[in-house]
Amino acid sequence: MLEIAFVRENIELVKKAIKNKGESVDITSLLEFDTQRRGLIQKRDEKRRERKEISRRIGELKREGRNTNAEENKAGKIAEEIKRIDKKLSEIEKNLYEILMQIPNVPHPSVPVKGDKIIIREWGKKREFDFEPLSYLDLANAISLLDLKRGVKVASSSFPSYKGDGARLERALINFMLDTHTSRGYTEVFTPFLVNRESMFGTGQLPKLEEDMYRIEKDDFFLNPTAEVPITNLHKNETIPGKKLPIKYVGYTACFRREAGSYGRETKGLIRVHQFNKVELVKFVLPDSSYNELETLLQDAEIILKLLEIPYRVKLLPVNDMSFASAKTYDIEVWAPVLKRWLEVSSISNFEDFQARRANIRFRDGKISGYVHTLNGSGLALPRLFIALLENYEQKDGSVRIPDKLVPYMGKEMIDKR
RNA sequence: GGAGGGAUGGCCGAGUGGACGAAGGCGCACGACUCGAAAUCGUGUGUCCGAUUUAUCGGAUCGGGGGUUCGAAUCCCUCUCCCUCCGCCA
Repeated sequence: MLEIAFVRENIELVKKAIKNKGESVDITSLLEFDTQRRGLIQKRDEKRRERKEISRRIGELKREGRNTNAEENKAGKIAEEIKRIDKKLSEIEKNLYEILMQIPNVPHPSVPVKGDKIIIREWGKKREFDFEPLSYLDLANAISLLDLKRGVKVASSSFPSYKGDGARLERALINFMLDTHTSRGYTEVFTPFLVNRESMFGTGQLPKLEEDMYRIEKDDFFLNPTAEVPITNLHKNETIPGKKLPIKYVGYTACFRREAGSYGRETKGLIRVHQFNKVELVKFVLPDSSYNELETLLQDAEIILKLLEIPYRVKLLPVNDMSFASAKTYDIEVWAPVLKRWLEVSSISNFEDFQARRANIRFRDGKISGYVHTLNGSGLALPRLFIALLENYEQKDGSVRIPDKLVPYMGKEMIDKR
């Protein structure tokens, strides 16, 4: 959420952000409501002041045992007027906030408006095969790492089920990533998989993306779509002492997405699924430092791929590809050499104070106070990492070599052909 | 699931219709004292909204929302959360 005063004072900037992010918001009405609101507040506060004064006098007179009918009459009329203004005001405010909520975050000046994504860097060497390689899916089927058909029986399609060394590899990757990040200064958290409406609102998934979320109607809970939601909301409605910042969390969660509107795309295999695992990095930082923290957050996610020796590239997203709440976003994509595709495994964003204002997360640093800046990024999402690992490490004989750094977690150096 | 008790400033805690934005204490900041520190004494100490000549002024704020009243921390309704006991339970 942006501040109404900011919108008022930066109309052109805000309009540009709305347009470039592909949103449509009625700014004219917003500004009209804003003017009306401020006028009504002034009127109401003046009336309240009058009432306060008379009520105080009534108290004094009563203590002296004197009649107060005339004063009570007058105060009653003022009270009625206040009630009338209040009613009008709350209508206006409701309208105003409804529109204000629809305004996306304003991008950082360094972000290009649209066009091709800018490739910041590419790491590692794309693999060339001297044999006929299997795609990750054929390979996983051949050596029974996945049991997608039976997963369908349990839930529905795109709820993958892992098996044997596949299940073990998934678990090994999660533990490897958690350990790597905690050894580099992140505090591990393990949070609920269900989140309430307020939390979804706080990080900006609602109201826009409600259709993409699984919802438990009876209790009005949502299934966690990304650990960004539970982890960021850990500090909802808090004022954090400046000396405790930055706060850096890493957490594993299962993630659930309905992927409404993407039927028929990527329905096979692991590329787009309704349930997946993810290790997430979340930072709460002082406003001054958030763009430096974005760069180090990116590096912290990249380190996983360097350690696993999987080629990847980093892209800066243009405004039209950025999420609603983000001010600047990098994507990390891994190279799947058999599919011959880049697959997104992480999206790393600085939200500045956009989420903090919604979730009411402040800081106080001596005399300076304000909203913290929040950042997050996957570190990393599992399914596509799983794909890239298989394709980058499959052997001619149909076995899969385990990357050196992952061996202690996997407990073996090879997943053998069966 | 049943019964009862709670929620007050950064923290603890008093306050059952008017002089209460809220006693007292702790903490914190500044000052005095001191060679320095501790102790002591003094002063100050939140947040939000609006106006502004940006020094200030007005309003709101006692878990959230609604109501009664000229006037609510205080009375009523409702929701949320916490605690205690009972029941159930991996």
